[in-house]
Amino acid sequence: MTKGKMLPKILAREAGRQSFATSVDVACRAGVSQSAVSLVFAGKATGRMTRKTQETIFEAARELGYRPNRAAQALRLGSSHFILLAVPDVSNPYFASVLQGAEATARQHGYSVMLGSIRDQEDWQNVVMDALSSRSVDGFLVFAMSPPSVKERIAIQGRAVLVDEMSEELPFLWLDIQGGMRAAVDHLINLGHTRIGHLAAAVDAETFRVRYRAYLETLRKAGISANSIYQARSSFEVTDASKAASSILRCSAPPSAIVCDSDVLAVGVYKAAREEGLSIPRDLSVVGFDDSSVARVVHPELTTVAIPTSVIGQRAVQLLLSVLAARQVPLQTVVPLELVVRASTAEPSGMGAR
Amino acid sequence: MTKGKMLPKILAREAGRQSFATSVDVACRAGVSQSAVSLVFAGKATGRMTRKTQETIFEAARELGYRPNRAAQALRLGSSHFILLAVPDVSNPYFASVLQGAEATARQHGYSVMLGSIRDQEDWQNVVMDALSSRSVDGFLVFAMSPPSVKERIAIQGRAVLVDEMSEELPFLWLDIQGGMRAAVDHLINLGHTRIGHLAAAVDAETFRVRYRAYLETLRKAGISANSIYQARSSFEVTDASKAASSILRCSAPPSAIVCDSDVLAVGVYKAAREEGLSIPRDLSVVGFDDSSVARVVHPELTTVAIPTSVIGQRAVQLLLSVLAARQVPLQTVVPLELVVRASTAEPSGMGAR
DNA sequence: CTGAAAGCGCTTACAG
DNA sequence: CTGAAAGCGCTTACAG
Repeated sequence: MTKGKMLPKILAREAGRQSFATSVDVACRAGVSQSAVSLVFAGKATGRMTRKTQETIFEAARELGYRPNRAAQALRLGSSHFILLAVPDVSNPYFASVLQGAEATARQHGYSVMLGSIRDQEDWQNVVMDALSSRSVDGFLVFAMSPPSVKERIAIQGRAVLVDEMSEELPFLWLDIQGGMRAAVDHLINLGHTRIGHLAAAVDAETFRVRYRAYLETLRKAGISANSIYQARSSFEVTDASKAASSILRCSAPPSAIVCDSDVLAVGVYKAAREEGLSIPRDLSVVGFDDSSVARVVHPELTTVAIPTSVIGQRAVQLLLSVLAARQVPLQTVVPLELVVRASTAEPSGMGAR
Repeated sequence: MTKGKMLPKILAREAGRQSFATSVDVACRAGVSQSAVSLVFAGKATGRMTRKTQETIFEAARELGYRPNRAAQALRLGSSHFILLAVPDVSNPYFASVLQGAEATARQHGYSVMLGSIRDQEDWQNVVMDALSSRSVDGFLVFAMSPPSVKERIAIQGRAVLVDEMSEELPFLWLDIQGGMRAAVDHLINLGHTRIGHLAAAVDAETFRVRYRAYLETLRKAGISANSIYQARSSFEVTDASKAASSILRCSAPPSAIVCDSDVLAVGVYKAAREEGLSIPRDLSVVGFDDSSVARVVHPELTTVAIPTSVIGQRAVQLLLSVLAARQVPLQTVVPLELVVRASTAEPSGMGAR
């Protein structure tokens, strides 16, 4: 048996669970001290070492597939370069799209993102407070819904940014929900509608309270009195939304238009309209909120207030990184929203609408 | 100025950036050695320390809000208890829902999930290989699309599980796409359809090749000859899908049913049918694939092959944890799919269909 | 311009 | 039953 024949097997065995190169390995190979390797990787070598030495080190590192051990860096520096995205529901397309932008921006800045579902108070403890006290992450991006208590806000102060939720303690990214809803209602008023309904989300969050107030206020400014018969609340379940919409549409002088707190709720209105034999937009105009993927799926395509999700993810991460760098940031940053007019809104039919 | 008046300000200042308790702090407070604290938190204290001592330690830890420093643990143990979910597109509702299940399962087992978008080969290098060599994560869950090259598969061997992608080197979770597509086509055949079209996803991935093959094979087994005029390919853009569907529907003897590779593609068929003046399911039956949120949004509600996304996230994490624990796992694990019959399929109208 | 050394906070084998 | 000590891999102030 020749030596050549043995080789492959031995190699295969050794390849099984290779251990990873450390800065010491790189130093050996490059013929320098371990600290020289660290210095080069920290970008603090210029003016302290020859160009040639630096190149030799990088070359050796490349050959060994070396990258600094993150855990060792984190321990030494007290910073992990991880941020946690706390979201209520990853499977919600709105959040998913925000995550996308956040991940890309974080990566550009050398940060990695961790994901945590926060549904209730217990999750706050198990996910956020735990990550904080175990030093797993440097900072938090909180997409509220089940918002933090004051105690938690104080604990994460200086390490967190809230999205779509107000706070006295923490910087927050505020979506101009009010402006968006105003644009939606004004659009309907300009088309000639006066009987304008509102299908609200049955969720106890500031963002939805703002939508309702903006709806009322815009009507008032136009001299239209709000009618509580035209208002209903629903969960995000389509069947539930459909029932709520039916209750509005069945009244004696039904509205000629309905604004919804979310696109999903608008889907319920579509279903209800079909059951009542109403054609959209001829008999009923509908406006959604979010511009999520469903807006272009329904027929006719939905007029809706667009939330620029990927911009939000990006801006939120930028804000957070500023906060972590202890830079001065404004308490409130506003992201404007825009109405996207599609095929679900039109002038009210006949003068019966007046 | 009294001392009492000064106090609040000083406290406020000190609360600014508190440093965190370490095991030494806990040991001091509990009056034991640092190693005793470690032992208790590692769950290795029973039989080595009195119950009372253990309780004293936990009490002290609770008072100080102590949790072991993750970076220090990771450095010492060589394991971070992080896993990376590599997905092509977080904003795709299918993946978002899988993430949900994966996060929950990982957390139950003491792992946290990191998120990485993998769109191209460069991302493989920057995200996956980087995480590997910097020891950031223990393992990888790869939701393919831009699948790893052989070199990468070997690098992550023993630390990774693939989803919906085959491999010789890595354990993989295989969805019974074939069975799902067969059920879809058989359902149409049983209803009496013989002219059955297929709208394929224009994505070069094994999962879609399998769908196409299963479509052809099921027709063949039923003695129906496939007709290439009834077949088209499209991206996931609705307008694109709609055009592709129109091309099928405009032929001289159009199909009475169309199976789609995804629910989003089915939306395109709905749009095209509407333009051609065809009513679903009277003039045309449509079957989707995924059972994503859109399936219940369109009208009539879509018959579709359901992919149990949260189960997949859960199973994939379980598999990965077994792999990481160096337990024996089967190379292939199959998840069955089920057809969900809703309102978009019916018997073909008249005998013109035969 | 380069190297030796301390120390981040933990786990665990070992000595008492 | 408990404590002192080594060492994981890195960064950085310091000495040469």
